[in-house]
Amino acid sequence: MSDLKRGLSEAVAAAFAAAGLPAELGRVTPSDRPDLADFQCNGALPASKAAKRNPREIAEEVACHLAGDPRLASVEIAGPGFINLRVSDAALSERAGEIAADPRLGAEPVAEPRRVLIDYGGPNVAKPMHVGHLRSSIIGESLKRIYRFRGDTVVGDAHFGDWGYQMGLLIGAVMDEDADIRAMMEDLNAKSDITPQDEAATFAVLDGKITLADLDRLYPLAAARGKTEPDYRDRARKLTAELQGRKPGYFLLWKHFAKVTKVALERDFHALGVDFDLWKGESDVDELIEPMVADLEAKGLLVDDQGARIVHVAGPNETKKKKLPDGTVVVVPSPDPLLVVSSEGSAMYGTTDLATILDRKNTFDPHHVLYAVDQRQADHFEIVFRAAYLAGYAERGSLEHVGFGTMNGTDGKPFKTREGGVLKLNDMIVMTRDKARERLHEADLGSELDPAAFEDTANKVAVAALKFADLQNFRGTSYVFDLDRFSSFEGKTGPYLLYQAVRVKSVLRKAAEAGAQAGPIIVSEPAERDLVLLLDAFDQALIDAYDKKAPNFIAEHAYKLAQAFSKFYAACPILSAEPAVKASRLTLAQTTLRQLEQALDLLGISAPERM
RNA sequence: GCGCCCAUAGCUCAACCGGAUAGAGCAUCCGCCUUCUAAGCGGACGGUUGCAGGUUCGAGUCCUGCUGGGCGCGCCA
Repeated sequence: MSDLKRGLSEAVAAAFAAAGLPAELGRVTPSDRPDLADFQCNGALPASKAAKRNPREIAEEVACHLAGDPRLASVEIAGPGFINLRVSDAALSERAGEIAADPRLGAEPVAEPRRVLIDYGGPNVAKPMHVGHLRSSIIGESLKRIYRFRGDTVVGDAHFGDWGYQMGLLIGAVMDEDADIRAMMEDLNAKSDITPQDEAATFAVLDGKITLADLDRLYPLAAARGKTEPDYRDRARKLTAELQGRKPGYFLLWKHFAKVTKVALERDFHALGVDFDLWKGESDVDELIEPMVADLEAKGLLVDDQGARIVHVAGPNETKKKKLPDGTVVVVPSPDPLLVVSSEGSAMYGTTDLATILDRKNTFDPHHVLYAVDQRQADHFEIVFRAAYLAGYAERGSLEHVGFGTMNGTDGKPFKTREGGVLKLNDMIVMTRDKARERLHEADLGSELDPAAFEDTANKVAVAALKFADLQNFRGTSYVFDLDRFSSFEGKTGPYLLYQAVRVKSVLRKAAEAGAQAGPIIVSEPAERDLVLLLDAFDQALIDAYDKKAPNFIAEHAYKLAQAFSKFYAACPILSAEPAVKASRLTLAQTTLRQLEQALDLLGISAPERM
């Protein structure tokens, strides 16, 4: 079973071949001119160049070979040599029936399923998630669902940033602020063995003293001091190295940081309908780092440089000019080398990333790893990937950075609240939910629902608004985050999609109450034709989204499908139609709903029963 | 200084190996609820695709240069 586009491509390819021309010219696409055709093939234009013949003449010849195809209502040549195809109502009816009977709603699985790992590029421990984290969560989640739906085995890993310099900064800041904790740390660090009782006692104290709000308050101050005060920075680096060396007190303090952070993260992710298969972090590969460094050394990749140890990843002819602080310009390798061990002996961001690649090879052994991380880290990933390939930790080309743009405010600059701070993700979710309730009341929707169901609907509307606003944009470009616009709920929005889904559900409920039976789909009206053509286009949207790692193709399809349904809904009465037509339209409505909900699910959005 | 990305309607965004008349939503204006949920549907208005060249039968799409904007450039992650 294949979609109309693919089926027709095969027929047109055969027609090109029959005319003595390359079969690959027979590629059929949806028509740019719906007034003239359903599908088109432009192959005669490039063919004319190679064959040195008039393109219209070629198109005519190809059209002759297509003449007997029962699926085609018409084949016409237009313009310089476009082959315009119109599909017969019978063929559309048949295809609609196939989709209706298909649990996968007309979407083909991949030929060879792969093991794919999606790295969400980690929120950092000790920092609450802010709007900037929205994108990696929802893009990563959507990609995971898209890949899974096409048949791959997919694992999503949160990959927390929990093992670097920021932990050293925080340990120092907390001890500076609280002398009791400092004393406790010194006491614990002096011990050679930590008992479970020590651990429990330590956590009992820390639980009452250090909250996420404290960490959130201390971290920016510490980070700022680290930038301007070399002594402060050096101490933080030393503390980082000591933490990584498992100094007992610091290690327990770090565990506490991780714990309070995770509670908040789980709440935020849960509210967004995002879940991870693995809650791993940088710290999980800590014990792999030492043997990995030894391995890199044994492979001759590791070299000393200014007290640090690095891996050169640039090829022999890859250089760039670089201006030194003193103004002289030198030629250096490009990309920059990977810094593996700092002069303090600490593992760096790239070190843990590299070790994580090795860890995944040893455990999940993925064919493909996608990093759903901000575009700004493109250079970093290029360096890490090259190092991984050089060291043999991953198959060349198997690692891919799926970068996305930043989320800006209406002023075009990175998003900030009115007070100039970062908007916490949780606050944003709460705001959007409030807005959803307000809008539901305004439109007098959901008034018959009980409070719990109403709350559930408001939450679904809020999540749909946020996610669709993000996912309708191509991930690579930055976009403007405008809460007022997103929560207006009109036009091309998540709530519009939910509204259409709910309308279908309502009709189907009424049909069931009246005992109406669904039956074979018989396409005749223009609105029915358009709806079936869209149902048929699902597979291509899925392929585009999969190949380009771009959920916006699914978002676009879902929107067009909802729109086509809304037109069908306005033009073609269902319940009042005569029995055969009613049966057909019920199946069509049912199938549309199923595909729409499937597409929404791939975006991480779910529709309520009523609103 | 070097490198990467971006520039499309008043605003926010699309556009399938280069193809016909560059599409949506918002905003503005007009029309449609005694019929299945009007958060809807129909229509109008809105464009020299940043600028200048080039390749091509054909360029928003490819190449070169320029202008404007964003981001990155080993001991943060």
